[in-house]
Amino acid sequence: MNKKLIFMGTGPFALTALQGLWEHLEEGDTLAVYTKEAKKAGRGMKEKDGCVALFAKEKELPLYQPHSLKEEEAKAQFLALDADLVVVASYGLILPPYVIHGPRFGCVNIHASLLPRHRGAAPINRAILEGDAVTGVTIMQMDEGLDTGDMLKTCSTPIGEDECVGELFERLAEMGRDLLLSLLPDIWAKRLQPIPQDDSLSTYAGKITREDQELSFYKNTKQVLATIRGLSPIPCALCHTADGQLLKIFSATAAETELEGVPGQILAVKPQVLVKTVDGAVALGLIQPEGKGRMNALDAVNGRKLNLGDILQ
RNA sequence: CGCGGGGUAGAGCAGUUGGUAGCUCGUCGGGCUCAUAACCCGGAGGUCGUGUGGUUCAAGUCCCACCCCCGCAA
Repeated sequence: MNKKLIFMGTGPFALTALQGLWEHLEEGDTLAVYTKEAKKAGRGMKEKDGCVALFAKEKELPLYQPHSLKEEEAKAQFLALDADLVVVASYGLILPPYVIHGPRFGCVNIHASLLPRHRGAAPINRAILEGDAVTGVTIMQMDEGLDTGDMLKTCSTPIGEDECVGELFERLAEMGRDLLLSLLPDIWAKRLQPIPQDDSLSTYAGKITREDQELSFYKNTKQVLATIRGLSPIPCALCHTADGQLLKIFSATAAETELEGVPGQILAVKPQVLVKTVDGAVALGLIQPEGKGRMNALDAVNGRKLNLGDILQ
């Protein structure tokens, strides 16, 4: 039986899954791709294709980028594809009922958390930000709610002590891809036992806001480090130097010190740049002053971007 | 034509009203020290993003064009 697949996704997490799907496409199967429309972005505000769109174009897959799936035109287009299964991975658009219930095998979603924990847009960041020891990916049969569908299978992984979201993101993307591919035969055979989510245990992992990015040193070392790791390298933790310049912080480690100061104060610059927290200090690793490239904290000191005694906030 | 910062020794920066380049760190050599990531002395290392461009007696420093990097905002 030839199958008609549709993939819906946007961004690197989705791309990993799409690549896997494409590579394992069986003879005769078709694969169409939906991704968010190219939007004006970046310096100069030029329209730029996302990585999923680029991949689809490169492989000459049918590509659809509706502004919204709720429009009649998008609906007609979708129905005309007569899909057997829709695979969704961080698409970014709400799926109307006709999409969810239209395909013969419905829509399955790859979600980067162990549902029902961290439903929503930023599950990977939130898992680290909240100090979770374990996270994972879930393949679920979508329903009309936000990440509330029945789970088909999960796969978990421990979060490393020093792991930042960049590393975890990549790992989960691969796990999600592999889990989906391994499940595909069972999905076609309808052999899977859907497991309802326990709504009472659900948490919501909302999109990372600017406020989430603001780093406060009026927290303990563990929380400060979790914030930095949970946001690095994208979108990254932010604070401000003594002269009000934006300072991005990509990495830091816990440090022991006897020096005293107010939270955020630079206690030492040699051999490490130590910043006071509520219960200790952190040694800054890779940072980036406004308008500059990424550099080691010590380089920033040499270039006088940071000075002993300055207070970061 | 969204707003803005920047491209100067291996790294991070300074260079005022134009007169062929300095600082911190690193690096190499030497010294001090029980010792050192500390201190002292000395050295190497730069066609100042590109244009065999313009202005000038003279440009890193002014003008023009182009390339590249980055912050904001979306």
